[in-house]
Amino acid sequence: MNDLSIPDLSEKIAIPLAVINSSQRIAILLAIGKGEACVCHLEAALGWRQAYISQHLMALRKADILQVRREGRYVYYRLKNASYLDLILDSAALSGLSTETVSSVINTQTYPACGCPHCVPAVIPLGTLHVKPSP
Amino acid sequence: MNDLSIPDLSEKIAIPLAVINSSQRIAILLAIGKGEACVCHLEAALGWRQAYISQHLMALRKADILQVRREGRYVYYRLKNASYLDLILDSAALSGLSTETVSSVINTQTYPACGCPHCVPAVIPLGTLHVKPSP
DNA sequence: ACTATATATTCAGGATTACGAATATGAATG
DNA sequence: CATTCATATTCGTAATCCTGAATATATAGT
Repeated sequence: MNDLSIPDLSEKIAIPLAVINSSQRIAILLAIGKGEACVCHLEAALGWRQAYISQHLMALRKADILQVRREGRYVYYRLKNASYLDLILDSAALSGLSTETVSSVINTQTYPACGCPHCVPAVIPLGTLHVKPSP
Repeated sequence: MNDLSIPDLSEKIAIPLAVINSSQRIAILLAIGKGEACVCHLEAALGWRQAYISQHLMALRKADILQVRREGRYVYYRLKNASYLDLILDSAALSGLSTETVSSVINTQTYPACGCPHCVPAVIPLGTLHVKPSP
């Protein structure tokens, strides 16, 4: 029985909350959801500059809550622990947002504006089909 | 169906998290727990200066997550919504603390060092009992 | 090797926040 | 009504964080 004082305990408790405490970081975690996302995907989903997103990703990686996987030139991010989404959902509930509203956004899978293999899995450019080229 | 963008949603979600995101505020909420606490109680429980505690209480009140009740010279604080404790427990779990560890601290009720009527409900000073005074 | 694309890093200014010191308010008690 | 005890507020500064600009790295294709 480790008799921690309330302030000591609270300091530990605050760590995960501190990482999440930023609407930008929450947005990134929601956009990643339970799946994977590359940076270009996040650019499309959030409408932010790439460098800006990378900075936040760096913070999340530093806090050890994201897993990174490289595949060719793409880098895919995934939550190490899906419980962070629960934390976010709890907070959403406290600000009066229904779980539905939030999870509908979590489940967004593909973005036409994102060109990564995940979003455009098997696009066959029209030109490569044997169609008569317009003159 | 209000089609909020992820960034817009996230901004709303971040509000409760922002209030909680401070080990000091977490400590105060834990010390209050599901019951009530006066400032002197929090002083005893946390070992901080009174003015410092009051500042944080002000922030929590401003964020509308605390209820205030005056009783004589004492002011008692109570959580408006106990779900904030759930949020804290979730975060505790994410940093590897058992729910038990945390809730054992939440339930702390009285502090000998705190002189408020809640902590020392019915102390009868020895001198007032009709006992022969020592010479 | 050179180029293009995807992602990462560094840095600096501005805004926000934490915390302490000092002080004010407000209720109760003599 | 003056004093005491409980709590609240104001203010200044140091520290932190957000965010943008510029730039670097790393991989793929030519």
